[in-house]
Amino acid sequence: MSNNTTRHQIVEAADRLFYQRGYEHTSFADIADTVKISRGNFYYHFKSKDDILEAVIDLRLSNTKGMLNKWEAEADTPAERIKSYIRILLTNWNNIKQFGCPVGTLCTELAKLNHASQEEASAVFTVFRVWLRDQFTRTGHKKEADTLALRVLAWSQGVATMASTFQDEQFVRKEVERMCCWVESLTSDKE
Amino acid sequence: MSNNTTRHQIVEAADRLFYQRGYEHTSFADIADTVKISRGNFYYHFKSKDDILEAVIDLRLSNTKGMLNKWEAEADTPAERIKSYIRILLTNWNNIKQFGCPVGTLCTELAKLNHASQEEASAVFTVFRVWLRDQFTRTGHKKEADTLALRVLAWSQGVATMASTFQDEQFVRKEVERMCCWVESLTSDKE
DNA sequence: TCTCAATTAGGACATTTGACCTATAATTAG
DNA sequence: CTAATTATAGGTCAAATGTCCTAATTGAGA
Repeated sequence: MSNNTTRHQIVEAADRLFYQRGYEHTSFADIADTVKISRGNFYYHFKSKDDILEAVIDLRLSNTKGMLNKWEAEADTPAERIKSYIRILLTNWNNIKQFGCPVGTLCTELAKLNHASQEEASAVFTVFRVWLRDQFTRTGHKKEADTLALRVLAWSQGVATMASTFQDEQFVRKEVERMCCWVESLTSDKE
Repeated sequence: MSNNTTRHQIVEAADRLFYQRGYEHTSFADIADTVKISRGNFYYHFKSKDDILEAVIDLRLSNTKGMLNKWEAEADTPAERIKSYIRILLTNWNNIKQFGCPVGTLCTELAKLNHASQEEASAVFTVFRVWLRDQFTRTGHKKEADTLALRVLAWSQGVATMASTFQDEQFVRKEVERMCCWVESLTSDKE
């Protein structure tokens, strides 16, 4: 599968638009305009809008796994890897301040729509969760690993929501710092 | 202003529907069906959908202030008052697990729509923030009061998002407990 | 009882949206 | 080169949506 196929372009455009405008508020025309294909065309590639959503979620799952693998390779210790996750808040700040967390906001929207792909969407969170759990396990926190993972997710979700509401980068910096210190304090005596 | 006016019924129905289905995904027909009035009727009361949103936000602002006043009267110490806020996660759990936090999810949605009422919506958060700041100030944390207030908001936002994504009540209970302990530890030596 | 303003009902309308269809172009296989 | 498959364009359609308009109903005061 090349990455220049029309299908792939549709999914990438939908990915971006679903994130920036929300799923419901993104129309076929929006996607068609972005990809510069005719409206009717993507009924050749996808049989419905829900179908595109599924493809977008699959793309996100795959991108997420790729990113985690990269962190796994680049960082030497579990603590550093967890910090890689925490720091997305800063590296992706320009997007987050405008559109929030891509994972969290999609899950929230689908919940309100009572959409069939709710579980698929939350699977992206699960990928992060399992990966973070693994990192915590390796630091010796076997029993609480899952709770700690969930805590990191919740923490960054909350910071993202508040930061984007108030457009407060300073708050994000402070909280990221605190979270990193917390991770350090949890893991400093083990390895 | 009576609370039985058609106008008030419209606002209350819209309040609930905007929360449960989202602003964009709630149609005039939905509201009309709920209130059992004709579609055309609320153009007598409101000149547009945005107009209804403003009224809904005003209602939420007013309800929020009422709730804070109640907590102010019922709890004796600032710490207990802060805990009242934290415990909404549990007292309102049935709604939160389905629809998330009403304040946070609206702010997030309006941000993506780039809607004119974004700031009005975030004002609801500000009401909580100022109130929490006051409580922290009274415990002696003058300088960090605002940061602590923002931290409480972020914390509960994150827990709400993750809990509703994974439908995990146990996690909420644990986190609420932790947050309350944290508040206690911050305030135990002052008053 | 009559009047007039406030309120409500319900239809009309232009637009948008997701979906479908058919004709044509491009590409590949034999 | 030809046939067949793949891909794209663009039109059409029904349903839904926000908005507007006008006629009917209500109710209080003169």
